[in-house]
Amino acid sequence: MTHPTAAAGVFSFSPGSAVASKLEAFTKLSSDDRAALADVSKNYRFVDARRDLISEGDKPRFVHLVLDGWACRYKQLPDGKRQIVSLFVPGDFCDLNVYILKAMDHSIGAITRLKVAMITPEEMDGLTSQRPRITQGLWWHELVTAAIQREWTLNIGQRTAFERIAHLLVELYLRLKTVGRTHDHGCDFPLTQNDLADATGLTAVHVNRTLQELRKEKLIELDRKQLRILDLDRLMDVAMFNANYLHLDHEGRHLDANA
Amino acid sequence: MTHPTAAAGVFSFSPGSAVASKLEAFTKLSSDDRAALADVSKNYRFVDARRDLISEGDKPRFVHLVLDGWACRYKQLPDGKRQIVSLFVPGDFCDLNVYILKAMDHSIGAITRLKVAMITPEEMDGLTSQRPRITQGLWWHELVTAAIQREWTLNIGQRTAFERIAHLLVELYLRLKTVGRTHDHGCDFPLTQNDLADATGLTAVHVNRTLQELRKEKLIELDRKQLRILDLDRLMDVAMFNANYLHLDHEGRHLDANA
DNA sequence: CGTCTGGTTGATACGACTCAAATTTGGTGG
DNA sequence: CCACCAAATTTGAGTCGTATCAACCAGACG
Repeated sequence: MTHPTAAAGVFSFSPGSAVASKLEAFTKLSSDDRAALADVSKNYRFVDARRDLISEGDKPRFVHLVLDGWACRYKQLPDGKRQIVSLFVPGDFCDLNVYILKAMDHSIGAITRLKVAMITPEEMDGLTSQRPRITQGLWWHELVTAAIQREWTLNIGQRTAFERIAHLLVELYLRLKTVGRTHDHGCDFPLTQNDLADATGLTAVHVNRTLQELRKEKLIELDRKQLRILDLDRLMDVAMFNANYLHLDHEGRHLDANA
Repeated sequence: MTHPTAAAGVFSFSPGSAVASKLEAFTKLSSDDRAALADVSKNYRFVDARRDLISEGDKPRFVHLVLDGWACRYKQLPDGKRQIVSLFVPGDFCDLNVYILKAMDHSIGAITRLKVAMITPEEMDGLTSQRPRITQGLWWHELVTAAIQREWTLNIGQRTAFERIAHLLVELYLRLKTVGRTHDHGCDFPLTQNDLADATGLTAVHVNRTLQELRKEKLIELDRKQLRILDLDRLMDVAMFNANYLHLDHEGRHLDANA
């Protein structure tokens, strides 16, 4: 069994490896597939931390693919309240097909300095018309993205602050793991407590206290933007975390990469 | 008009009209397009109120299209808490392309008696390969569905109980309006206060009191499953409702239906 | 060094929850 | 058509989780 992708333990990542790793959680890719993904990632730009990649009201023109760094989708209310509705980590596409809409109904902001590919509709068409496995992979990506959004609705609607934050930490840890962005039991975690508050529907003060509880329970360490999961099983347990919504079980592995 | 005993089972609309109305909020359809939608709706079944259409863990085999009645997507937590993560009204597709996944990560339940089309992957392929305008429309549907899910995240995360319920009522009223399911300023509203609670992340008791406030404010009437919006402008205002996320502004109307 | 952002702490307030019971509604069968 | 039962709505009283407000502190940085 050969594993041609950059794997855990490798320190440097070639551009595009995150997407490929991610899609390979669902389906096998051929080297041509991977080359096509790399090709489409060639046109990228950097966005400074805390700047918008695209803002509510803008006309969407590209599909964005996060190559490195973290970003978030957020919506703002007239009374000033802000909700982070999703988070993007390397390998995540922002909005397949958005460019058919007239205007963005939300903004996408960089959490860290961001390296992001700008893919034109034409490039996307090329990808989907010539690479069926990638097309399937993109559909899977869409479905998982939707499932994550639903899980967030559940998270905010039904879980306590403690469970909620625990759940978010597990989700992000697992997502980063599938793109090879974890080391040992830890990962970068660039969200401020304020971001965490906006993502979970809590206040920063309460997030602070809840994180202290998580630390006191010896479930996590979180310091200087570094997260370490001390007891994943127990953390998943208290979060009532059920990984089925991430659909990481290689649904499409029966597809032959060389067909 | 039809008499008020509009009990479950009285369907006064021809099959397929809801979807067509809905997609035409985005793009013009030709009569062939409409015929194709009607064709694909021919294979339907009924589901009793309060029964699952499909349950978490099931292998998805069809795309479901709601022809009449209301349904909901919900997720349940091990501790018994339930979150309704989305609602389906006539004209809504449940899950384009789900069948590429191994197992459902949530359940879909009927709120009322439901008339629902079961569309096979092959039929979907036929639709998308031969009817580009429908394909575009389905993409738009996907994007709007995702936008609604994000708005729910915002709703539950940041709005007060009063704003939250007001927002949900406006959303449903507008969605029903685009498929011709409103009359005057009212519509069927089959959700119980318990459903409303599960959809908004509140308790039934609190929903009850909040509805009373909305009534006292002369914003709505809600009785015997009939909703009447007394002052839509003010209701949208208190809900901080911004309709942009529904993308009802005919983005694709430039597409010629007879091209 | 001062400034700034992010994190921490304490005191207090309130929105929403809980529990429990009463009431109304809707459906069903005698 | 009424009697009955279950489901849904309503009410009241008490509690709790999370918000709010206001300092204060630590590290990063120019």
